[in-house]
Amino acid sequence: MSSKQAKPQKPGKAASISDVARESGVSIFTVSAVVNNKSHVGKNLRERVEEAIRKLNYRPNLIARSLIKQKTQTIGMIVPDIVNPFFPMVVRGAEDAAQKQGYNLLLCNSDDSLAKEETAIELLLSKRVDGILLTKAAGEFSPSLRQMIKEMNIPFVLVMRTYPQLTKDAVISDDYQGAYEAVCHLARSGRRRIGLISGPLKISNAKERWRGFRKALEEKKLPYEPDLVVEGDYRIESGFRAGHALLSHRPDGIYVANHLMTIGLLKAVDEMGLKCPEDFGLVSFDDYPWLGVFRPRLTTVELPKHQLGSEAAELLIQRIGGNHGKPVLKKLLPELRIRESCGFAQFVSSEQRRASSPEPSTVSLANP
Amino acid sequence: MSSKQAKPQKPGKAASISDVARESGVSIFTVSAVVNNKSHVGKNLRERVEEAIRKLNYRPNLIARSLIKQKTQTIGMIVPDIVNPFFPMVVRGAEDAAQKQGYNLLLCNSDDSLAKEETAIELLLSKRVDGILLTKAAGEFSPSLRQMIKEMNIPFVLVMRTYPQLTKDAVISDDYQGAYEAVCHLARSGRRRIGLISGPLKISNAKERWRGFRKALEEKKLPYEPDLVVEGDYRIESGFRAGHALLSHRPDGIYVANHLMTIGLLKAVDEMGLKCPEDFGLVSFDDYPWLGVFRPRLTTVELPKHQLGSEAAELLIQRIGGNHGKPVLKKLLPELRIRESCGFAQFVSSEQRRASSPEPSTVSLANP
DNA sequence: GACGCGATTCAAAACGTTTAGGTCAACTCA
DNA sequence: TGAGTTGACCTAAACGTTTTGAATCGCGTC
Repeated sequence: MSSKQAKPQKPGKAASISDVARESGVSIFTVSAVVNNKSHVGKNLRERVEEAIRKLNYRPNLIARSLIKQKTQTIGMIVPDIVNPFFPMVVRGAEDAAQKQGYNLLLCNSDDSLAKEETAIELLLSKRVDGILLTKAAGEFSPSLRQMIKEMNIPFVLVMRTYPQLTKDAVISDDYQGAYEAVCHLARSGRRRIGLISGPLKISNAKERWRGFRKALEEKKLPYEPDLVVEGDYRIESGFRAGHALLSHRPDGIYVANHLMTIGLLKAVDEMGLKCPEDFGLVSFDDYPWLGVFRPRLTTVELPKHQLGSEAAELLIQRIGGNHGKPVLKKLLPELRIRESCGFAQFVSSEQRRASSPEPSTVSLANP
Repeated sequence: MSSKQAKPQKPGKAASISDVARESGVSIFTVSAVVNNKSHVGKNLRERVEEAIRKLNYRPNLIARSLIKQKTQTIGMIVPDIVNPFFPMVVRGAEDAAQKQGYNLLLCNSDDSLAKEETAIELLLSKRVDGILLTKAAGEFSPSLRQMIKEMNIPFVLVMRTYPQLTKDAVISDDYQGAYEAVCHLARSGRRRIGLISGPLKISNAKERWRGFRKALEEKKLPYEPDLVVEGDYRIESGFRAGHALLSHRPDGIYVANHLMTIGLLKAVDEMGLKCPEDFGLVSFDDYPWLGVFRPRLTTVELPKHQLGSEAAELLIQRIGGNHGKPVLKKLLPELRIRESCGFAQFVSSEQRRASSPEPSTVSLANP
């Protein structure tokens, strides 16, 4: 049939643009123009080229394109651990938003270790991702990494946790508010000695949740008892230990700063033969489908996980696109979902709350 | 200080190898040799180069390296939905293994849609990933995609689900065995009318679980009642609907083929005012930390999720490395974890079972 | 002094694109 | 007619690496 081309592309090797050019007897430029349908290409040439593309099953090599365009259409995303059920939805939100704008996600886990985080970032920078979505591990970057980030001039957007030394762009939940509402609800349901199982206070959102907790206590004129505050690490095991420590002091209310620690706590509760909500009221953070099966049904503060990811990705892509506006700190509103674990089904529907403040609070900070 | 270089790299732009070469007054080759510590570079030159690298904060551009080496050190991974709690651990396993060998993971969600899967694969191919880890959506690839895959000659490894038209390399769990054991356990605990909530039978593992179910019934001489078998789609909602349909026929045992559908089922159970294990025994697939909080404690068949991901990644990387040995189908053993949901705490410790077959079954198929 | 021979270093091609800066013919308009 | 203007198409440089084949050097050998 057709044995026209002098140097046919080898089998097991993708056709390149020059293969297509040779096959259709035009210049590389013309093929490129057809592929990106730029400038006007004559109808017959265009058809010849399209024919060749189909015949050779040609797809542009995005690596080469990245090299010349200095854009990879890839964003790096670093989360502490994709296995923590909080993050899949955030990642999914980011992926959905990224996908929609032609970006892909390179995923890394830091295990909340600064060292792993640094090597991940270095790798991502070497791979020339266009931007990075980061849920920062506790701790400060090394000077050389910081220097490199500055030189590369690549945008970061922080997710869930702030870290102003790196960038002011962040999409977080209003943790202060969420914790405040959680504790207020405990107070409203009659609890007076309220304990807290906190995340690592070096992490910004744990600190915020702690602040919200303090604020609510103060406002409700409840005592702050240091014995009733335990710092965990957001993992199950720490919730379990914290639970044992805390419950020995017999609080009548507990606010737990994340889901994993709640699981640990409930295990401790079980071991100690206590009952919720009879012995103590409980409000937890993050909501999940399987919570419907827990008994008692847990009252939780839900964070808009998907939205956290998608808005972060959208902001990042804007930055990549050259929007150098003021730094944006976007705080998304949490939602108190009242169920049974405080034993007091006061009806504050989430619709009501949403209605009173329909927009997520967006704060644009002046550059200090 | 030093204003030596003629064309210093612009600010906001990473130093390139030629910047380093200029700075240290050597050729590009020498820098490359130092960076990859290949061939012998004289001590003084080497030091000059290293000095310049540090000064300019140089890191090689992996895009350029990829272009010339025709390797990206990146593997694409396509899962149905990272939000399905089954997958994060699999992805994590893959990421850990990949990381260890210097590979990164480009993550895509297919939502079990063939169309999304195809566009994801096309994108990954264009990005020249070195290989793809795929949990196949139901359905057949289009001929053009299949052609392209063949031409590109890029290795695939299937995860959790087989699809022999694409490749025989797969890492899956022994679903037949898992389902078989689940149903046998139901039978042993005295259940006679056992129902099944199945995944989509077009998906290989759902089919296998169905087969295991049938086998156990047969072996235990239990009736197969079509009314007691409902096909879901592995999502919560379908488990809920299936639960309603199924429970109206009053089975005394149910085996559910995945966790999400179990959650749906339990919601239906609750609505119908039934009790487990009094009214029916239950065995579910997949185990999770939060199951410790469910009451009754669920008896489940746990799949080695992390291992599924890591072994798949390792196999894939072997293929990338040029190992063209016989196709490998690796079946990992599931583990029956007996708890309370069958109301019969017959003690078959998982240690015992593991002891009898210490190696995961590895089957090397002859090329047909 | 010519030769050979490692060891070290270099210049240039290659990877597959995009794109700036051309060429060339056809058309427009005075 | 001829200068100008368009439109279609092309050539070649560039992106930042790796790698091949060649150049240079020091030095011992005959």
